[in-house]
Amino acid sequence: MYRTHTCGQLRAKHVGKEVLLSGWVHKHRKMGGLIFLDLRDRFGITQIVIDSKDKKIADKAKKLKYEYVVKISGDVLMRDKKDVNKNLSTGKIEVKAKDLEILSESKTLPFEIFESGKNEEDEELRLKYRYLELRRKKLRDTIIFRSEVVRYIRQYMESNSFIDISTPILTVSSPEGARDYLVPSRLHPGKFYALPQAPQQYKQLLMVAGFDRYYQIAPCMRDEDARADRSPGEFYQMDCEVSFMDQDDFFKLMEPLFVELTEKVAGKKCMQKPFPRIPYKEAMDRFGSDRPDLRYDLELTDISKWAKKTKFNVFNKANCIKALVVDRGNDFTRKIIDNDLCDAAERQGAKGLAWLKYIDNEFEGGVSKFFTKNELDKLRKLLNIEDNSIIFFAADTWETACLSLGAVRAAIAEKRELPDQNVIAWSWIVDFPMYEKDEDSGKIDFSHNPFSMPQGGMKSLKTKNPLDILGFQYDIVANGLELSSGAVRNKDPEIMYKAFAIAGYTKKQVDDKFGHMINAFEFGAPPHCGLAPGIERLVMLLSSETNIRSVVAFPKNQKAEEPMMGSPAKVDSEQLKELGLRVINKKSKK
RNA sequence: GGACCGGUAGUUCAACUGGCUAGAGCACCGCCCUGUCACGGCGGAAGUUGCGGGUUCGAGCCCCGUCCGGUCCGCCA
Repeated sequence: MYRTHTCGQLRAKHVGKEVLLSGWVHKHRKMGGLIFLDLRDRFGITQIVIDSKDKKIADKAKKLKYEYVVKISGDVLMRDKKDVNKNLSTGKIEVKAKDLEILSESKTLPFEIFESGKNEEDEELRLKYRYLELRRKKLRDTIIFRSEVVRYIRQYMESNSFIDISTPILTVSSPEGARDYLVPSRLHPGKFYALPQAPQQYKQLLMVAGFDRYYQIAPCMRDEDARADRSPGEFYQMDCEVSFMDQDDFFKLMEPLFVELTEKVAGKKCMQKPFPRIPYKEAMDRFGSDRPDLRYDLELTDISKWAKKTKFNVFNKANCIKALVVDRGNDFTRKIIDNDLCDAAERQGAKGLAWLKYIDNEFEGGVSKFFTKNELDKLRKLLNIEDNSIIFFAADTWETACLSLGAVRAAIAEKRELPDQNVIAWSWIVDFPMYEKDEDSGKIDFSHNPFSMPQGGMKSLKTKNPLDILGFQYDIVANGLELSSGAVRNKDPEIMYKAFAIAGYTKKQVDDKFGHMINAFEFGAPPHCGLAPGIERLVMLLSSETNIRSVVAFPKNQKAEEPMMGSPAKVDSEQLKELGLRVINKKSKK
């Protein structure tokens, strides 16, 4: 027997009991006559006292080092009032050791387990010894929190009659979307499975099969590069799909889940209920992003009309000119504008960031000299500029103007710490355009999911300019994070062929790629729609983490390597031979 | 594929404008300590400053190259 209680369990009511505890030596304080141990497991810490006069255990106790695993039997004692540790849930008691057994020793650690300060070790080191970092309270609590989030999701979905169905892991490579991870087939040399990027097609086929409401905590694999909020390689989605619901019905069904996760599981506040629904174009126009952070204002204004009338060359040449007015303009030094804000704008494709200030009722600095007094006066009225303001301008295509000034908006908010960490501002971004034009080739292509139902159906496809056609396509967004895309699916083969034709696909090409889907839709396909929020992003949002790796137990680094196990790795030639594969040196190929 | 930032004992950091025998906390080793809880005290060991080259009387610091890591762009329907 190893334990009667966990290290986080004992309280005043246990005083007088004889207990058995096992755990790790979190800290030791060897005082000569007395030895204190902080014994730790995932439930907490209990202080053990050892009397050095007790020869039987004192010799063993003196050998103890950090992270040894020990089993201790002893009596639960009440601590003196002055000795109570208020930081520990077990702080009113301690265990006086009667016997001690070392179950496992530990080498000197590459880093310490108890968090002593703000300093973080190099991430590569922490990933290599991830099992040690997982012993730390902060990471352990996040991983436990993730488990609570997933448990709550399952309860919610099950109680709303969703059925959990596992879809294949070994599936087929899909032409559009992300780069696939391929798995060679031994029985079919030269052929490959692909790991699913998402169970998109399977879940639609489940709707055709009549499973009405499906969900799954689904692993998704994509061979794309990492970001702070995007795992390289693999991640999980709460994938779901429902039949016989339109977009509004579906939002009403799903919204309470996100509200409850926010309020009950994370203990945070929802900014607005029900969640606002913002058309894509409006989100871009007002906030300069299709995933705006709505916890603060700072809205953009279109001033193209005013700008075109001025003689300022930069404004005259651009399609669209947007402005952002920010108070306390004196806060913005040249250094902040040039380094931080201009950078943010340029990263979104802007060629620069124009600005001017309105201080002591005078326009000054930046581009102010390019405008007449009269023009500036009109601008002041147009934008309602108050004293001590700074005005930023973006002049470019509509999209670049919005996105670059949106990036400036976000950078200012971050600098001023405007977002409230205890609030989650959820919203649905709706009415995404079906198509977009590639700026270089001029080709029309799907802007998002080709399986979405166009608004207005066949009539829109036949009569409208493709770039004006909106889809029943939506994102759920919170605090500037895109949790998921979703859509009402296109289940009508005729509309599907037409939608693909607009993007330049022939009927044969569609049949070759998606014939199985079209086939299925010809046997009675119910109207259906769905959503697939990323679990990692959801947990990040709910726990205010900013790096996706801190909510994953064994994450991959930016190069999609896992330093602890050493993946990816070479395989021996026998394995390759069996699969009919040969590795070609990439450099010598040239 | 591209841009930017970083790399100094096991670890977290320091070392001003190029002057150094590269320091400090924690961890590690030894001794002392009966109420600690970031215990304390005394002593000790620990470094090819990522790697290679250059400039210089002298390089952790400047220059060139390279490797590694991170952030961002491309990419991710």
